[in-house]
Amino acid sequence: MCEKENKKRYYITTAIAYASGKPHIGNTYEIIMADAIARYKRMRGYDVFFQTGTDEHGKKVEEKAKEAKMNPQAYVDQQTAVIKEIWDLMNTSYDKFVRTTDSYHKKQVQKIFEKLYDQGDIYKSEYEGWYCTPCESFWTDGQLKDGKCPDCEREVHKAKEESYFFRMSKYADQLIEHIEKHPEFIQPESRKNEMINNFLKPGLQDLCVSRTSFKWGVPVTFDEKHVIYVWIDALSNYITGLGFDCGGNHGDLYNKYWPADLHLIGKDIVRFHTIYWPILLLALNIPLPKQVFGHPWMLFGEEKISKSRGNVMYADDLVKFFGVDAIRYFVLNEMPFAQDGSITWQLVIERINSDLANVYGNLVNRTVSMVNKYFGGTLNDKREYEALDEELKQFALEIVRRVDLKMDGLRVADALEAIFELLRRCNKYIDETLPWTLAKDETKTDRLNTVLYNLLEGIRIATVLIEPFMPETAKNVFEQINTEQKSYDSVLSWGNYEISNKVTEKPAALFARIDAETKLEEVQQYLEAKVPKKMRFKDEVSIDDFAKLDIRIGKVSECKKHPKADKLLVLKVKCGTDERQIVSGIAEKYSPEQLVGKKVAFIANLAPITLRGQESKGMILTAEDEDGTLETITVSEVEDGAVVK
RNA sequence: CGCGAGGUAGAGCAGUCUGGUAGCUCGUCGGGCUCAUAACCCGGAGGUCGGAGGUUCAAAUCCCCCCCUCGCAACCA
Repeated sequence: MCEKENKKRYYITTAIAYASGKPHIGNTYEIIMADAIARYKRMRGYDVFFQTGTDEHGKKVEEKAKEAKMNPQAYVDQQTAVIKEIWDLMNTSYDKFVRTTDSYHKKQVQKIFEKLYDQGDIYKSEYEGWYCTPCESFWTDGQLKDGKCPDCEREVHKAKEESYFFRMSKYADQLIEHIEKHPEFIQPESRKNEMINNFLKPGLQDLCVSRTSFKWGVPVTFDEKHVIYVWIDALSNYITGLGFDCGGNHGDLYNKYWPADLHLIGKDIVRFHTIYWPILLLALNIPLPKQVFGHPWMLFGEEKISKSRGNVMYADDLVKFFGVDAIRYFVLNEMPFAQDGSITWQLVIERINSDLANVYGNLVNRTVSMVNKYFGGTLNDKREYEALDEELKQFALEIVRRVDLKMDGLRVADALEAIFELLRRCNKYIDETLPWTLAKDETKTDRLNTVLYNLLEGIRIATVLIEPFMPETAKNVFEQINTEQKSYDSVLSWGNYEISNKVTEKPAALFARIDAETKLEEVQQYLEAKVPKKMRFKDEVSIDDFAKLDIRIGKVSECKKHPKADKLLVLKVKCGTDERQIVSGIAEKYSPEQLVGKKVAFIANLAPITLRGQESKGMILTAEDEDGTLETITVSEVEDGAVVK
């Protein structure tokens, strides 16, 4: 196959998003970063294929769909639409959006499973293990602690569960060798050591690749009560999306783009992508991806973004206030290579003001204004050079090289930073050359002309470089300075701005400066107004169902901290003639002293259980609101032993 | 002793692998300039690089110990 297409190929993927909720800004960061890389590579002349998508199977989706009273397919259709909407809003240029419910994907997943089964890499086993009922977990002999559950230290019993297993260990040595021969395979490098030392060296367990505990998944063709678990289902998207065919009759995209150049994923799923996925590929005798980059996380200030903390930020809200490119810039700039980044509304405003408005926007604005003011919008080709110009030129060309180097190493934030160095250098050049002074001296007209040309050229080069990160802004600047010289090649040398072009007469601010106080207030109001959401209740129950519960009032006679758990309290509860011990997870709210003497509601006929070594017979009833404020249900008049109904 | 990450100017970070005048952005103070979005440019102040010890001519950087913070995990019947 010797097509004229000797363009270098570049296949980049993100992890596929789990279709069970709206992605927050931390999740959205990944696709933005992938997009910036994809756009950059395209600009560099690569033939890029950029794939993303959704993981739509699994127990959680099944449950969420049920909660929403929808069938799972309708549910994931809806969730995927939400995800796609955000990806599109952020202007991400993916070529393919794969869904694990797509029929071609499911078909190939089934074939892969069959093939691995046929060649003996997957086998069915009656998983003989030690089962801990309360933990719902299986343990091997080696994992047991003194013959008990390593998690809760309770008794375990032998149990069997039918499952399919993948012989991981068979390929472990091959994988270790690959990782060691290809130091760039796992990035950042610290993750590589983690994988080798923590998982590969100690020896791999066979991986459980099917489930019988839920239905919403790709069925195992030859054993319908099993569905294929996430590993084979979700990870395979990287090849099925390209038209991989297990029988060898691959689609063109697959032939063209596999192996992937980069799997961009979060640091939490590095293990799946650098161990399970490569082993799966080894078993299928398919080349491994060239690189897996486990990117850091976006934190809200100092803490993890999560719903329960109430600090969730969504891309669409951010965009509503600041625009797409400002948010793209923020997340790309604020995320270091290997360390978690941080976002707050305040930080976003500060970044926009100091970088986008002051440095970039203002530079474009003042330059275009001067070209209009002094030359009616069009420069001429009369030149008068000074040493300073050469310095600016060299600086710009050096930045072009540096950006490329940084992008090669996936140092996206550093690349952006370099571009801003160039913009800052241009601002400085204005102060060094004092165009307004030149304008006052008629003999300096050519010099002034040259200075302004250099500025337009500097802006042009910076803008070409910035386009992959902020496409809309770049478009805007190209229009304002009126240039068609937007290619990467055009920034490899200095002086490609078209001299006879006329800049826009009315330069418009790229980014308005934001008054932090006012804006933060607006944001606050907006977020508060958004909160009231519809109440959602559980499924209906009959009065008989309710009657099964024996809820009583009990008086707390003693209370102490759980010796082995910081969130638990151990209470003695008197209920008429009965007295019993109950463990409750309320230690963060109540001190033991606060509870003694209280008359609380509790479930009296709940099956007893041991929590971290303490027996618990019943459950204290508490109420917890959205803010996480928690309170026990207490009474004052009624005596203990009373029935609650 | 569960796992991991980190502690460098008021804030956020780079520098640590490959020891050798401690750097960047923001903020602050002073100055300059007036083309521009109260912006831009220059300069100053501000750091015993978490603590103790060791190696070395020399340690933010290498070795050992300790302290603190943050995630994750576990517990919340």
